[in-house]
Amino acid sequence: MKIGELAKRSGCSIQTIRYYEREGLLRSAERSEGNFRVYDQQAEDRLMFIKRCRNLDLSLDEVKQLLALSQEPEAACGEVNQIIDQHIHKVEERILELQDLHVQLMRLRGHCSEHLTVNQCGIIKTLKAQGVDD
Amino acid sequence: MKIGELAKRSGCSIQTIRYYEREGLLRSAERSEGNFRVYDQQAEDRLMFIKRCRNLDLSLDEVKQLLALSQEPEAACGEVNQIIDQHIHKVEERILELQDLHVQLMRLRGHCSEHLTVNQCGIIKTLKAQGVDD
DNA sequence: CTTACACTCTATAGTAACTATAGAGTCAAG
DNA sequence: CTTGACTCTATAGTTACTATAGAGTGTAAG
Repeated sequence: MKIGELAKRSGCSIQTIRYYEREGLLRSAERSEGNFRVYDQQAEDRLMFIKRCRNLDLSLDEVKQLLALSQEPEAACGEVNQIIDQHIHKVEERILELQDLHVQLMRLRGHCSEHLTVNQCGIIKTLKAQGVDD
Repeated sequence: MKIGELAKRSGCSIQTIRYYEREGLLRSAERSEGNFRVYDQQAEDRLMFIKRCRNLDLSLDEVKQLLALSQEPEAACGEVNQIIDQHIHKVEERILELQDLHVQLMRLRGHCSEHLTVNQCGIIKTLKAQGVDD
């Protein structure tokens, strides 16, 4: 199949597929006589692997590592677990950060009762000065 | 004061300050005879305003809007509220996304009991194929 | 005076993971 | 033989910085 069909089947854009090739996540595709990329089932599988990883918010670098590991069937899978564990940790930390941020934003939001002028707005006041915090 | 001192006082890097100037968030600073940027208290205040906004994860574009609004003391502050509300909404959505992601990652993690080969690893298996999900 | 050193300047490139565009070539159908 | 859909490469843009090179400024000590 050509790149357009692969794009449709995978849900990745054509540019993304070419980008993955440039970045070494996908192997350089075979070319047709007219220099079009030609893909087989294996290529589609590999792309879907990448896509599932991306849906989990793994970085392309992490995906690259997972792809490399998946090519070594007899290796221990401790590294795989490590990558996932680290990623889980990052996600957890980000959630905590955002929850903290949310508290701050809600407090800030509470400083303005709306329908005021900018001059009176508690939000602007708070952003303008430290110590006018509550 | 010169840019180095402003950087220290504000906790922003020198490059970041120059970047904010280029992007129009800070006004073009006065220059000394030797062409060094010279800052006053007002500039520091404005930079701190930006910094507080960035700590709340507001985008530079949103910060720009807030700065513009803060220059119009008599305007209604509805727009200010709107910017904050939208931002709160984005944060809430992102938290939900990440929580969902976390569930998925924990489920994925549960597929491998560690100390296996890559070949047997439930994580790799799951990433390789749809429908081997639970 | 000069030399060392800390500081500043501009311009440019790099980061992550794409997305978008221009300009050219390929291919099948009418 | 031309139209239209598809593909190609190369390049620039996105966000909010960070890092670098190469040059100039300012000051203090020798």
